[in-house]
Amino acid sequence: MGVMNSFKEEVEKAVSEALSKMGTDIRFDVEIPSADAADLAVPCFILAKTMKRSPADIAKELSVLIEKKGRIADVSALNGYLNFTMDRNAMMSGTISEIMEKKEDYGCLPKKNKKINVEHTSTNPTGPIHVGRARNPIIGDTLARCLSRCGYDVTTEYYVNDVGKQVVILTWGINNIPKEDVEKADREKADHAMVAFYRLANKMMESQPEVSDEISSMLRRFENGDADVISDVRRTTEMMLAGLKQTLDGIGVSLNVYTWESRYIENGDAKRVVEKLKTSKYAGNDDGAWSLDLEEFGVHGNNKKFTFTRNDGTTLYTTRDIAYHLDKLSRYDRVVDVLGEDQKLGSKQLTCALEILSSEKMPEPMFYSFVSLPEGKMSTRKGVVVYLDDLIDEAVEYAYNEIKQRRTDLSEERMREIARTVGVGAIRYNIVRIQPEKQFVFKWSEALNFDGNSGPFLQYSHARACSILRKAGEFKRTSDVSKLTDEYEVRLVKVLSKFENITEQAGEGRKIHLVPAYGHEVASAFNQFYAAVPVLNSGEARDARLTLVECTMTVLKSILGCLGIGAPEEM
RNA sequence: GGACCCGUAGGGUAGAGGAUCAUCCUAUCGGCCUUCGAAGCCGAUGACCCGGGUUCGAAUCCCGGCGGGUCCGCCA
Repeated sequence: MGVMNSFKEEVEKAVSEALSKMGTDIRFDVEIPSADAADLAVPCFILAKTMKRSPADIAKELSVLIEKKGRIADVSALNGYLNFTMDRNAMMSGTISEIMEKKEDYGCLPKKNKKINVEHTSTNPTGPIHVGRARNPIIGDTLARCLSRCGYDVTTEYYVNDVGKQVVILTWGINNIPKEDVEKADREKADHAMVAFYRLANKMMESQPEVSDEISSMLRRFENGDADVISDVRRTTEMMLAGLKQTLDGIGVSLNVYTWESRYIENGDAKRVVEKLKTSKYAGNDDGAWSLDLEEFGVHGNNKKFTFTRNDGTTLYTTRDIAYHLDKLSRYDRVVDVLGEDQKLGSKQLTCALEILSSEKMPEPMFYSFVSLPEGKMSTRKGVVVYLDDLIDEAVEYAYNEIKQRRTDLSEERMREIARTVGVGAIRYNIVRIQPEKQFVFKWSEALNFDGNSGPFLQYSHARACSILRKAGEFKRTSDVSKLTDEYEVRLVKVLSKFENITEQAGEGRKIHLVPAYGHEVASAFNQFYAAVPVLNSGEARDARLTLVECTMTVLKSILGCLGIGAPEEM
């Protein structure tokens, strides 16, 4: 347990003992105060009502009853709060020795022996990933990393939609359109090369009835289980997916499991779901098409009708999604779906269906709002689009130029390597710093921001710490903090001590945007310390300060790791 | 028409009942490189969409507007 958490327990114990002396066992909160007045605080407002006394009074009496002992260095009452200050020496040496001991595992929670699955990205394999969709892999991958630090065994999973009209159109285009007819793609990558066929096939389908007929017949054969068509579609989907994987790899995202939608048709799971749902009391039939009435589940209006078969008995995407989720839920203790906000209703309906099928576990959805461009909504068709591949190239190029301006001592190869790390860091940070539910307007100036609240800011601070340590050579690591008396040193250590709390909130509380914010806080506190206090030429304090620099470097490295961002030792 | 989400300085963003400073970044203005990396540090300016209500106390909760996003297929 972290130093701060064990101090919290100590405070809780002291307060409840004092309260029982006052003749009550009322519940209370212990919080980290927003004001800088204390390390922990107990707001006495909620106690006031039942105790029928003023908050200030209660705080005052408690502050007298509680002894200053152990790590409690000070208790005081102010404005209805009971404030606690932790013994500075205990806080600082506790934090530093814990970081030295655990290294990059510092800030992690104990192993839970629980398997959790994070499904993310799952974008339709019909074209390249654009910035509008990039939020999904970045949020999903970051959440997975946070959960892993929270002690879960994490698996990431991509659900590949290789069933349905879209992929059939793509396949028809690849098989029937001559290469010469298609606009040449800007890139050699499979996804960029193939999407041109998809676009043209869509156009031809609209204007040429015979094409439309061909595609319809292909779709029918697909749904009747025609092995040739299915394997054809599977092949094109795999080619496309290979391109998408390359892009994801470019931003440091790789998934553990790829599950193909067609599997649930092949193995009969989807059919079994249909049969079971038909027997439920919520099921009804219109002209052969089956649906559920979800009125009782709080779904109203047009939304309450949830259709799960066509009138020819074939399954729908949503039906297969139920089968998929039953499968996933059987494989893991917990299941998280990272979804665009357009999936909210679908997700609700899925939950209802699972309840009807008396599933014990439910998927936990995490929604994000869409990214648009200053010109408006992103649309591949209208050409209002920024591809993730282009964003990566731009960011890496921009980073390269920044490095070239500053460094003359690095090899071309090394500069390219660092540029990649810095450019990708800027992209990931820029996206994950914003609460997922907020709308996001993509701006180049923000995506390529390397100052202040940015990925490169954290990387820079990390590189700076590494540089100091390089110059220092050997030194004696110590948790003796008696030499660390400067206010910037105290503040820096205090910031470092919060890591475990942040990890928990980010993972369990699904607030991953706290991680970049915390990273900025650490880097900022370090830079202030750096500006105010000499390290290498600091006489007796040298070892203690170098130890602090090393601890900060370790924490920054962990935070960057949690964000899926590289931690360069120079840049 | 119905449902859900979001409105915080010029731009972005944190805070999700509480402490006479509402966080941080950016932009703007002014300082700091012959000490360890200036992608940095210090200072200044500037904000809770509107109207009601609940409360000792509201940026935060409730109701009603206004503005933006999303959904309401026998599509995926």
